[in-house]
Formats: sequence, structure tokens, C-alpha cells
Amino acid sequence: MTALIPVDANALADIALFAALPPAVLDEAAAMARARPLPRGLRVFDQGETAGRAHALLSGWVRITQAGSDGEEILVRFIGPGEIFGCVPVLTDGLYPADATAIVDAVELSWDPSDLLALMQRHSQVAITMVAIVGRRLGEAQERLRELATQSADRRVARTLLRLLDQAGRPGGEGIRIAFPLRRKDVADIAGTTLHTASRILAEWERRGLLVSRNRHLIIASPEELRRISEG
Amino acid sequence: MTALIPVDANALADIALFAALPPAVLDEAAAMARARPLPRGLRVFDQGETAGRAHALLSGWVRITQAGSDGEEILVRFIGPGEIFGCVPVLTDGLYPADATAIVDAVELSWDPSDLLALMQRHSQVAITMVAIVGRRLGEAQERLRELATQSADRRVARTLLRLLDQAGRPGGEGIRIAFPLRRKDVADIAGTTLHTASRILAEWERRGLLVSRNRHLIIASPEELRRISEG
DNA sequence: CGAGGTGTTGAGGCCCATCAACCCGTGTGG
DNA sequence: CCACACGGGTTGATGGGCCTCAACACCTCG
Repeated sequence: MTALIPVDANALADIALFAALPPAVLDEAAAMARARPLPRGLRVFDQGETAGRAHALLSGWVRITQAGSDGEEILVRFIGPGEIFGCVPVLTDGLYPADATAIVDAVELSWDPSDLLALMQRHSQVAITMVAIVGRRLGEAQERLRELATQSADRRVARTLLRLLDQAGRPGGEGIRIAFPLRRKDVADIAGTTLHTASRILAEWERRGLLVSRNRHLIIASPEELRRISEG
Repeated sequence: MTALIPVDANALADIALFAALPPAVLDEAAAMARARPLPRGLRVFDQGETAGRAHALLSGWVRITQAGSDGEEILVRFIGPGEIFGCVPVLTDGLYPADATAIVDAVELSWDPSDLLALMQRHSQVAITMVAIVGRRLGEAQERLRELATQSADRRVARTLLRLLDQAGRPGGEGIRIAFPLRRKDVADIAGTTLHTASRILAEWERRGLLVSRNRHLIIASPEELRRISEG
């Protein structure tokens, strides 16, 4: 079904979950891991499905979205190289809480849930690191919650772009470029607004020279001005 | 400074973080714990302060709120008996991300951050349970995020009450009562609306007989109808 | 009894979701 | 090689949900 690709323990060291672990532990994790290419557009898993694997990304980008029963969706986060995803259900109810889609060609590692659990039991440091990772995401979610409840759409869009810069900003000639393709709808779904409002806001900022958008890519020319907007 | 109260290992068994651990581990955790009464109204810790202790609640209720630089705040969650709070910063940046206030007389246990960390290192099950706890809270936060971005105020208030029923519903004569005092402002700050809108919605529902509010307490007479509203 | 925290209700208006129409670039198959 | 479909983006018009402002009633506690 899936091609068997030997997993190098060196690759594991780039995954935040396994950072600074002794080589023996990395080897152990590598032995249980399965590598797999994710062509652009591939749905890695579906919301509600039982979590058959726990995932980590070696390269590329994956979009995590959550849909309600009415079809309205939000963008939970983008997963980049070194980040884990779809790992929490291994320890809770066993169901993926969201959809995951590769938005560019990517490569993932994955583990059988019981293997990962066993690894965490044997090496408490892995479990502790996971608390830190999930804890930071919780903090970010609560921050977004507060912003969504209290701030205007343009402030939220500005914060959204600043966060994306933090996560995936690549310095270049005209400004800092966000490393992955980003549709207007994506920006809207993170900021908690509609495609139309996000489009108007970005068009206005492009007119003002704060940013440049080409194809599905954004280059931020003036993060300072964005910060000013995001603070009211 | 603080009265020394002997901590019973039996009390530890009621804390979800330590559920189903061998007695030896409970004794270990109990030996490092400090018990303390929290009189109603006491601020347990402040947002931004360095996390001097990690906390768990034995009895009573604690309100966790987060304020932005502009003063606007949201209610992150209520902490009830058996739940932990202020524990994540032990593993991340060491700063409390929110305020915590006892809303009724309560009793907490607390640990020195490095003691709790050492305990998690020695006993991976503790760390794993914490991932599960934090993971569930993350899932809930993302669900609220989606609802806030896509649903109307009354649907969100209905969902809010249903969640509070789940967490703290006590069956009684006129319906199910929420176990702790709850102001209109609290409901608004969870649902992501204003005191005024929340007040109007609850008044209307009280007129319709869906609920009764007395003092600062809510009794839900018809959860079914609330569920219908929450689903549109 | 006074003060402060809390809750209710009205009036007004604005932000932004919604509806609608159209444009553009890309890829694909006849 | 062109027609066409399709995903994505832009922009205008409109209206309503709910935030904001304001005034007042209520309760509880010192």
C-alpha cells in the first residue's frame, strides 16, 4: 500500500517533539516511523475519522481546517517542517478533530498510535515536550478567541499576517515573504471573517504599499505598519 | 507566610492529573504539595506574572480570564474540583497566561514548578495525562473559535450554557442547576458578546420558561430547547 | 443608609455579512 | 489550438445583527 522508505534518525532531530533527545531514543523513534510523500492537494486525514496514525512534517506545508455541522469552517493552523499534527487524539478520544490537507508537495513521518504512546511512556521527555507544544497552541487559540471577540476585522487580519510572518517569514528583496501559498479565503478563515471582507482589506493595504500579492503568495513590505494597525 | 497543611494522598486521587496512579506515586506528589484555602474573591495569580506555583483545585470554583492590552477580556474557563490550572507555563515560558480568581470559597493544592517537572520526568504517565487534559482544552478552544466566527450570538449563548451544564450541572427540582455563581457578564465573556446582548437573550429565555435565574445562579429548565437553539 | 457592583431596557447607528455580478488565470480535452 | 470550465478574486449595493451609549432599577454588604 505505502512504499517503505527507510527513516534516518537525523531527520528525527529536526522534529520539535524530539529535539535534544539522546541518539538512542531518536533511533528508537526512527525504527517505528513510516515516511511518506504527500503530493499537493492530498487529504492526509478527515475530521471525525479514527486517528490511525500520528503525524509529523519533514518538509512542505499542511493546512488544518475544522468544519461545523453547518459547513462553515475555520482554519486552525498551518503545519510546517518539524511540526507535529494529528497527535493529540492518540491520547484523548482517538478521533481526528479536523481535516489536514497538503497545500504543497510535502513529506511526512507517521507512527502507529500505540507505538507513539509506548515511546512516550518509556521516555517521559517526549511526553513533556508534547505538553509544551500543545500548551503553546492552546495559548495561541485563546489569544485568537479574545481577539475575535473584541477586535475589528482589519485588526484581526493584521494580527493574522504578523503571526504568519513569525511562523513562515522568509526575508527577500521587496519585504518578508510568507513561505507557502495563501488564498484570500485562507486569510479570512484564520481571521474569522469572510472572503469578501478579507479581500477588501488586503486590496486596500496593497494600494497603500504595505504588501504585495502575486499568485497565491504574499510579501509583506511593512510589518511595522501592520503592527500599528493590529494595535488599533 | 502560608500555613502548612498536611496533604492526604487520598485527596490526590480526586485530581484528574493523578487519576489511576499507583499509591506510591500519589504519596510522592502529596509530599511535595501545599494545601491552601482560597477565600471567595481571592486573586490566585495574575496574567503576565512568573508562574511561581502549579495549581489544582480540591473544592470550590476558580474563574480564569484573559485581558488584552486594551482591557477587553474573555473568560477562558471555569476550574472545578479535581481540575488543574496554571500548570502549562511550567513547561513553556514560565508566565501565567491569564488571571485566576476564586469565585467561591475554595481549597487548592499547589506545587513548586520544578517539583512538578521532576515528578513528570520520573513518572511519564503524569506527563501523558497532562497532554490529554491540555489537548481536550485545545479542542474546546478551537470549537469555540469556530462558533464565534460563524454563529449568531444566541446560538453561542445556548452552546455556552450547555457546556456549563456538562461541566457543572446539578439536577434539582425545577431543572438542572449550574453549580457556581454566574453573572450576566460571565456568560457574555464566554460567549464572546456584550453584557447587554447576553442580558437581553437570557431575559427572553426566562420569559419563555427555558430557564430560571436567581441571585447569581442559573437553573436550566429545558436543555432540549437550548440544544435546538444552538443548532439553529 | 450610601456606595458599588450588577442587571435591565431603550434608541441609534455602524460594521460587516450577505447577495450579486463580473473578471482573470490556468488547465484540459476535443 | 481554442473553447470552456473552474477555482479564485474583486467590487458594488443592501440590510440587519449587535455593539455602543445612556439612563435607571436592584441588591448586597460594609
